[in-house]
Amino acid sequence: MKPLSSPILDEKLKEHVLIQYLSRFTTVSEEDAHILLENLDVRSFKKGDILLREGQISPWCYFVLKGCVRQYYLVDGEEKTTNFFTEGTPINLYEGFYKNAPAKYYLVCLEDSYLSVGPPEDTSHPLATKFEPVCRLSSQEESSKYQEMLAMYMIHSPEERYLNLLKTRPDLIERVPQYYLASYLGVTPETLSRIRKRIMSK
Amino acid sequence: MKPLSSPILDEKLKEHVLIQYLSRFTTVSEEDAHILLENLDVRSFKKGDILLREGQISPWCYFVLKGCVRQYYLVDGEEKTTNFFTEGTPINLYEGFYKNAPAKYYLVCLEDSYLSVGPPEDTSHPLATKFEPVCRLSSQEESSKYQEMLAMYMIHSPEERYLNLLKTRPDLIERVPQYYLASYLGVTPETLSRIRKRIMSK
DNA sequence: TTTCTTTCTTGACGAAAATCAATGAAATTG
DNA sequence: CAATTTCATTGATTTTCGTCAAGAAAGAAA
Repeated sequence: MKPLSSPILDEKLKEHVLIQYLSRFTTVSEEDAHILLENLDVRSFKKGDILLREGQISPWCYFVLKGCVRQYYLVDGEEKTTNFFTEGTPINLYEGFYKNAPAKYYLVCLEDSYLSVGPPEDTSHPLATKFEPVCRLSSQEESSKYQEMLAMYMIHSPEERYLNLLKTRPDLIERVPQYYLASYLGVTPETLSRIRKRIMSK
Repeated sequence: MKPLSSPILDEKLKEHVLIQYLSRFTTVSEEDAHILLENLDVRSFKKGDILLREGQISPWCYFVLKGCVRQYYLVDGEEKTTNFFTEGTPINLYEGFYKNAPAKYYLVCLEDSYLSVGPPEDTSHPLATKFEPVCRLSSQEESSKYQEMLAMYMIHSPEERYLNLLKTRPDLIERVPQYYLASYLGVTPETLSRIRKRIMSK
């Protein structure tokens, strides 16, 4: 397991991102928020830090408070980027925690990041029962989101996928190196470069 | 809304599929199973029956007891098949129920099917509280499943995706017309035909 | 700054898939 | 059953993308 850096105590940051996220599924009282933040383990990671390697069985779950985490599979020695987790996104390692199965992919910090780290299910937690439905709602939303992402990927051409990314996640195009985006869109860097050129001249 | 046919009372069928599914997430007592099946609304559908049309706001959730439901998007007048739901699979219409948003896709029965139909969240249900964690676990599994499906789709070529389908869901290749499979794999029917030919001669 | 490395762009060529068109096979219907 | 429709295959051609290779641009480090 990777060494984790020292915990962080920037309450404002946590409040803005995590509490705001939970508020989408329930009403979070001042008091609840306080208890939550007290018990939260927030840690800072450096660009390039590896959260998870292929083959590892990780007991951790993450929530991105700040920064960006890239997911990739290693096939024939080549990195295939499949996801970017940014601010306000949960990273659930279902296989590791529930099925005790080794991960098939890597998780790496693309930027210096603040992540909240913890086991997905802490029944001893003072708010565990209250937040059970919140976890369900969050999971349902995640499930629905990924179903739609899959469908959108299946339906569209690489050029359409790039235009889609421009609309839905314009920040990614700014902060992520283009050859990672290319992989994420399912094309080579050369092709993405040409797609961009094609679009510009319109 | 489509007219639903009359309810079914084949207890054995229900037990085999739904209770078995729930047992993956909790221990279901004889008594629980009985209460569940009593309250279950199972309905029969004919091949071609439409469960959901683009633009509809559906309050229903489904669980496939028997048969197959195809999901597709309509783009430029063309059907793009994005999923096949078969025995033991939940069909959650998150957008419709939680976000009150119109569906972007269609759901059609590919075969005569038995589906359990119901709202996803019936708090008055006698087992609602007990099954809250089950719903969460199920959603988490679904979420993880679709994340992996998306990654696998992104990573592999059409030929690899077909070989993958042969391994993971060989039943689909038997029961689903090839031009639907082609769409699902992201290629034209002609290309799938050639992929199969290529594979045969090895 | 200069150098070195990394990332992006461009061109030439080959491979794979889409498209168009025709034919054959299989299923459905009267 | 034949007639019709639907679906699968095959061939010829075009389009798109991948691969290889060479530079250009942009950052990072000395």
